[in-house]
Amino acid sequence: MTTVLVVDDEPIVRDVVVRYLKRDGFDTLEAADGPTAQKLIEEGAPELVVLDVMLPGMDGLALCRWIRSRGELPVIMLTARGEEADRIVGLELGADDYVTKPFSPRELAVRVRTVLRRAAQAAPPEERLVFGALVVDARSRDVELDGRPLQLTAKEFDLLFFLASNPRRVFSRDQLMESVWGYAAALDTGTVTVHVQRLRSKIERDARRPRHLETVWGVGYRFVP
Amino acid sequence: MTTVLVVDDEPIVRDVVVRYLKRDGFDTLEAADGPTAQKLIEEGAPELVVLDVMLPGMDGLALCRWIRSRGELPVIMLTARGEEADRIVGLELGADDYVTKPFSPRELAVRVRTVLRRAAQAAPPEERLVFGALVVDARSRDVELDGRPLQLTAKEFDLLFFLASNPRRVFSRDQLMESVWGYAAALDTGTVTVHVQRLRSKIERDARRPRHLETVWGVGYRFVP
DNA sequence: ACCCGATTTCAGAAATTCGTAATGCCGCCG
DNA sequence: CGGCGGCATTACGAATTTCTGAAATCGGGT
Repeated sequence: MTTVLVVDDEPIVRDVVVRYLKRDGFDTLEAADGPTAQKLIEEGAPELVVLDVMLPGMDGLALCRWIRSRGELPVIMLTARGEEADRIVGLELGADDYVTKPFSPRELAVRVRTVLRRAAQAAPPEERLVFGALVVDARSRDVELDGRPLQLTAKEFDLLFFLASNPRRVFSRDQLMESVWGYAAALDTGTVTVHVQRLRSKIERDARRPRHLETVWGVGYRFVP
Repeated sequence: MTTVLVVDDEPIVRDVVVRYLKRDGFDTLEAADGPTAQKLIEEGAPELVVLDVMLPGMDGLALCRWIRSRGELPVIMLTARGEEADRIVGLELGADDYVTKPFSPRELAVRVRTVLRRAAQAAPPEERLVFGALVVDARSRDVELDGRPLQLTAKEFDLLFFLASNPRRVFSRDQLMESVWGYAAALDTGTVTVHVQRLRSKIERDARRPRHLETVWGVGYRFVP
């Protein structure tokens, strides 16, 4: 399921947008301000952000820069006037698209789809991830720690590679089940737990105090570079 | 410093693309038409060309053919929205990638990086592979171990040569079926297994504990130098 | 048509991994 | 500080995957 984060300080606007996106089959997250948005991006792992330029506190432009600086998360901006739109998309910010207010929610939903499709084909899957002493190579499917090869099983590697491909993002056990195992078995969460433990015993120097594979209490796990 | 030539007749598009590339640390050249582009390619020695399909005078396809005919210069094509034919033609002409309009400049910058990286490490196919005591010669199609010739069958050689041409990379049985045998996605993966065993019995000193032809459990096989 | 090696198919054995459950532990909250 | 719920850890049987040897089929050459 694709998750979209909607950031706008006006509850009415959020509500309309969210309702339309849900009708189109998206999961949604909502934030009224920058800090909340940042938190949701790190923990909720949205695939796209719809972002109002005008926000109280940290404004939309700053938030967009922050998003841009931390990875490949696509952004659609909501702008007040058409004149600045070109700059927003093309230059300073690197937003992937924009919609000028007032807009029809229908149009926004279409843009969301377009941008996601584009982002999917634009994402060049990284084939060799390096985090200090830890190296994960997708082509040869082997993992090195301090230059020494580690023996991971297929599932262990898939799990590690998925988490490491999305550093710092938190995934629930259900999400991991779906992304790594391929099916959504909402009931069986223990399997994920055991695999994370096994992974830790191999890639962590001290499995009791993990450096890379962090537990986020009550939520799930994440990989920290 | 890496130089990229941007060819598009619309100044605004050029400008946006150029600024983005510069921000990403590239040098840039600009051309609005084919003849100018040719001149800049010969005099400015760019490492990559971003090329709009639609150009006044000499069109993008012709220019791409010309570039392709004169060397190894990578090309990324800009194509109109949704024109499947253009994509195919572009790639058949030897373009290394394409981006459909409208695109986000960020997406283009990502592609530029990807294509350059790919081009940098693209090595011409070797005729003669040497891994210590093991020598695989593509021309004569024979294999030596410790200086002694081995008698491999046709399929055995094809399989070994394919794996040895991509050292350390893991291939599933399906992939091997497609790459070595030629037919796609046959359900019969057992054939691959048997051939790997036979190869081992010939090129490995101890087939029980292979040194070169490793099994990657749950995934496939790989060749290790 | 026949022969012979190469290739594919097949079934049972062997090896490895995966999922589950049971138990103990730790962090969070009142 | 004590209870509770989520997490860590262990162990083991089931399920998957690979190996092996032999039999069946294919295909080129004579």
